[in-house]
Amino acid sequence: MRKEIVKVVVVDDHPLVIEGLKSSIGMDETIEVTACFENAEDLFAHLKRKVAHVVVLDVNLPDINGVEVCEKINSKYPHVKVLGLSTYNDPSIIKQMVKNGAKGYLLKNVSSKELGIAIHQIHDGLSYFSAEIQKILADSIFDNNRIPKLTRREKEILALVAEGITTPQIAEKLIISPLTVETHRRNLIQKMGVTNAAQLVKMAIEQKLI
Amino acid sequence: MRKEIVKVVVVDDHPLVIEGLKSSIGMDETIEVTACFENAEDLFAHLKRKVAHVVVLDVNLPDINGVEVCEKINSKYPHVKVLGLSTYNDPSIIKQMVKNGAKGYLLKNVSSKELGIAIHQIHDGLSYFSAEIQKILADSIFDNNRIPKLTRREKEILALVAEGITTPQIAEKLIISPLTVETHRRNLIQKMGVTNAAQLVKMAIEQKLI
DNA sequence: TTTTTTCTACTAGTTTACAGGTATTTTTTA
DNA sequence: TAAAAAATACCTGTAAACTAGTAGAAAAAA
Repeated sequence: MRKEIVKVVVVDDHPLVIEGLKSSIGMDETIEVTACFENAEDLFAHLKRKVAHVVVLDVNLPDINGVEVCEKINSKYPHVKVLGLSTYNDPSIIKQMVKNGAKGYLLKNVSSKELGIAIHQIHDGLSYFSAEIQKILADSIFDNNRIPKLTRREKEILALVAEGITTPQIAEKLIISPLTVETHRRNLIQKMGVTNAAQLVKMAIEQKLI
Repeated sequence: MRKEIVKVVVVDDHPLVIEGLKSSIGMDETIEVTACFENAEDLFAHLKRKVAHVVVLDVNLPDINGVEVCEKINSKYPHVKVLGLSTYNDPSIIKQMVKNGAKGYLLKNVSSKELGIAIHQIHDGLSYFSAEIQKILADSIFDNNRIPKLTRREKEILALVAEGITTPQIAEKLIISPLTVETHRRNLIQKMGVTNAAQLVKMAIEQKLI
């Protein structure tokens, strides 16, 4: 007995990539692209009315965060599997996607063949992560332990430090004592494992904290 | 009389995008995708032997800088027009591409229709920049005047400052007087129009100086 | 070859940052 | 509600950063 045809919905803001996905997936006769959308709103309107097995979801949508879309699909339509797709290999986003119910993840440099395999696999209830993604996730385990959790206030101060505002000025702005600002500053430097404000700002930008 | 068929070569490291381009361009019967490559090397091997009118070039290639590829195409094969393509709208890269002979530039969220228009237009010896790109270039004119020119030494010191290295340490490293480092530091802060090292680092990263 | 820029170095003074503590109050979470 | 985490604040001292000048030597450009 032949497998049922897998109904795939594609969400990507790049028409070129949609075309590419349609063309690539179209090679496999057991997969059918039933709809394509350039934004999340249209996707949900579609899911309300039509059956879909797999959503191929670009994480970098312009209007809404891909992770949120993923979470919403997962809570509202738990039977619909999400296959994440993005250009860049940002470990934190990949991890967030997985946390929010993505069953698989690929980079856009994926081949047609691997794409087909991934779709079938997650449709079968398994998960699929390309070799690259697996490596990224594995590597990030080590770094992850070092990713410091900053408090709200610390993030606030960090942003102001990056603006080049001095401790007395920050204190004035937040209506707290300069001594308090210094304490936050010190904690930030310690948490981030750096030695001064310059490096702190660099790290913060690298970690996308500001 | 009908126009000749435009021979297009596509260079992109994402098979998905290549598929998308082939599929999109394929809709227009007056354009033919004669070859696709995932790296620059294969492209030049092809250009040596075959005729091509337009190269659709992804700027973010993994092996080599897109700007360099553009420059090389332009100097070796001046009759071949380059149409730049990228996901993100980085003004400096777009400008560099134009400087190095790109006849047009599009973002990857381009529609099939616009893509066709762009290819025909640059094949006819005109240039083509999507509305988005034009806006980006226009906006960057103002900023451009403010981009300070740093000397070699200043850039060197800037990088070290961003590493969190202190003035005395930098002096030791470069075997110059700490007073000299201080002077460079001062000039950097003045040139960049900032008030301290933290802001300097932030600006430097934003301006992609480090 | 002159001119300009860049790199170098100095003096002197003020401000800010950073390190190492401690400790109270408030808010969150278990 | 009790315990933990976060935000607040203070003290002391040193090191570094920033401000504001000046200026000679070397390298690059006109």
